[in-house]
Amino acid sequence: MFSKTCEYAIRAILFIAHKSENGDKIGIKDIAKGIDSPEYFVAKILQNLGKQGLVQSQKGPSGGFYLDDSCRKHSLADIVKAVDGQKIFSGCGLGLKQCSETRPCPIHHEYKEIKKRLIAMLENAKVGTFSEELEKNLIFLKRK
Amino acid sequence: MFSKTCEYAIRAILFIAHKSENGDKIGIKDIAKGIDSPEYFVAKILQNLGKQGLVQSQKGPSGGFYLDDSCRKHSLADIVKAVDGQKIFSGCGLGLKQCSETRPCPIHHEYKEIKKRLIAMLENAKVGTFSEELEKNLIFLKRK
DNA sequence: AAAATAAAAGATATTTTTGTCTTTTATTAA
DNA sequence: TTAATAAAAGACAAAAATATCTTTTATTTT
Ligand code: FES
Ligand code: FES
Repeated sequence: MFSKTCEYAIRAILFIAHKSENGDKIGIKDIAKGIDSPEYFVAKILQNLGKQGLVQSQKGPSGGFYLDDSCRKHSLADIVKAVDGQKIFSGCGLGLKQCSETRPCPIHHEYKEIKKRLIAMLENAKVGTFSEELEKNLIFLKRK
Repeated sequence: MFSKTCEYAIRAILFIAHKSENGDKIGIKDIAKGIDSPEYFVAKILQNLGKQGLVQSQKGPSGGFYLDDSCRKHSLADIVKAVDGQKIFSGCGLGLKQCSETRPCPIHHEYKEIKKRLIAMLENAKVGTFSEELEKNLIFLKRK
């Protein structure tokens, strides 16, 4: 559904949101370990998300990544759009050049409803709202 | 959602289902044109689907691709599984190594429901049931 | 001010996906 | 039975996604 890049992006942001809740900054190595992902690769991803204002960072000793309050209000949809673009929001499920109500593909009508739910889920899920569940180990960002 | 390969596969099969309803066989060039896809690439895809018994073909003059009755009963889910594997059926939406009810990722519970609907859609959609709508131009397999 | 730290930036490498071309094999029609 | 046809098979190419490494810049601590 999402690109690998996007999966890492979401998991990294949620990890940072959790770990930086108290004001701490969190380094790239910890992030990579915390979400079981290739360090240099998520570094690139976060660098890009930083430019788009979806994550904060600071260089130098005691530096690292963190989220300010406005970032915590962003939704997963914002991250997905920033990384994977509009495709899953407005694209055709069978890959036609555009999704169209008047010239629908065979799965259009059903897919439209599914897409609607998916989008609703992504827009309702705010980055800042997962910390408590992460803390209590009710949800997880990696397997091992 | 699906790989490009899978999108072409579904569109090609539905095109063949439609065009071969009357017993005709349909050549790869017509298929490629009919679904606006790269000819050699769909040829490879169909070759693979043929090995898996999801499409019939015949070599030589007046040969081409077609579907027998049992193939028309296959669902889109069968095609997706044959091409993209189990990932969208049982994988984790955030890319964790396995989806797990007891160690869920942050989107697990909502995603589970969405996935359920998606799977239901793919399993209910039988290859043979789209011909009439295609014939009447109520649904489409390409844009231009 | 100097040394240490950590992200940013940029270059490079690998793998996977997507796409193309050529040769071979099977089949049919003339 | 020969020539033409069309898919199968295999080799090759290009592009995109994923991953890694090195150098630079900013910042902090000593
Ligand atoms: S036209 Fe394919 S999903 Fe709308
Ligand atoms: S654990 Fe991620 S979708 Fe189930």
